[in-house]
Amino acid sequence: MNLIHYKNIFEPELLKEIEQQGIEKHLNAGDTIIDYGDLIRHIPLVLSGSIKVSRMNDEGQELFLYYVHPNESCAMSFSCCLMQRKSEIKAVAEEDLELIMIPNKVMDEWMMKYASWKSFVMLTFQARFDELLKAIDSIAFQKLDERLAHLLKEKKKLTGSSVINITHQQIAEELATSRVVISRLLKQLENQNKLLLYRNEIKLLKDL
DNA sequence: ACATTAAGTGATT
DNA sequence: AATCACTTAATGT
Repeated sequence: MNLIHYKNIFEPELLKEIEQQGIEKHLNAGDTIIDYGDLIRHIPLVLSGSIKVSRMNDEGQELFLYYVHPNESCAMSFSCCLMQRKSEIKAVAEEDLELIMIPNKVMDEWMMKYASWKSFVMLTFQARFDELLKAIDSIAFQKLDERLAHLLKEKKKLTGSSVINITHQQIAEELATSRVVISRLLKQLENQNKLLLYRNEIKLLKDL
């Protein structure tokens, strides 16, 4: 079990427990980890790769919420686990994934037993909360250009490459807007020398 | 060469 | 920012 990411956050005894109780899993890009209505029995700790978390609105449209990167866990899974609620989100492997599944009963125990676990949970919540606040800001003030820039940076971080293979249509769906709008915003960014546009491909330049 | 799909653009609300 | 209607460009068969 490759726990290097967590070596500095968790105390040694907790790391040992993770080795014992955690179930290591490998998933391929595109695999669904959790679907709407699923009961959450485990907390995922991401070792490598990343998870895309999204939610469905009333019209059945999917809305992207956030990514879970290595060194992180999913805030929704904490709350669902603690409250014994069904999942309101869907989690899909964005890339090939290595993760450790922590059964929810031990997670309860650890909350009491390990200070480092508790603060990890709190930090996960805090980070997500901050992000949601920012997201609400940009939606409320209709700054679609900011949301687009954010998405592109995220994709870059995710793939480790400044070349992104995606169509304008796909971006539009992720941001719940129309293709025309995305095309125009991208064109603007291109004119500002922040990226280059090709068919099915966007190349990010350094100063985005 | 033709059809299909992605992307660009002006006008309108 | 969204929608329409249309054009242009790239790609597959």
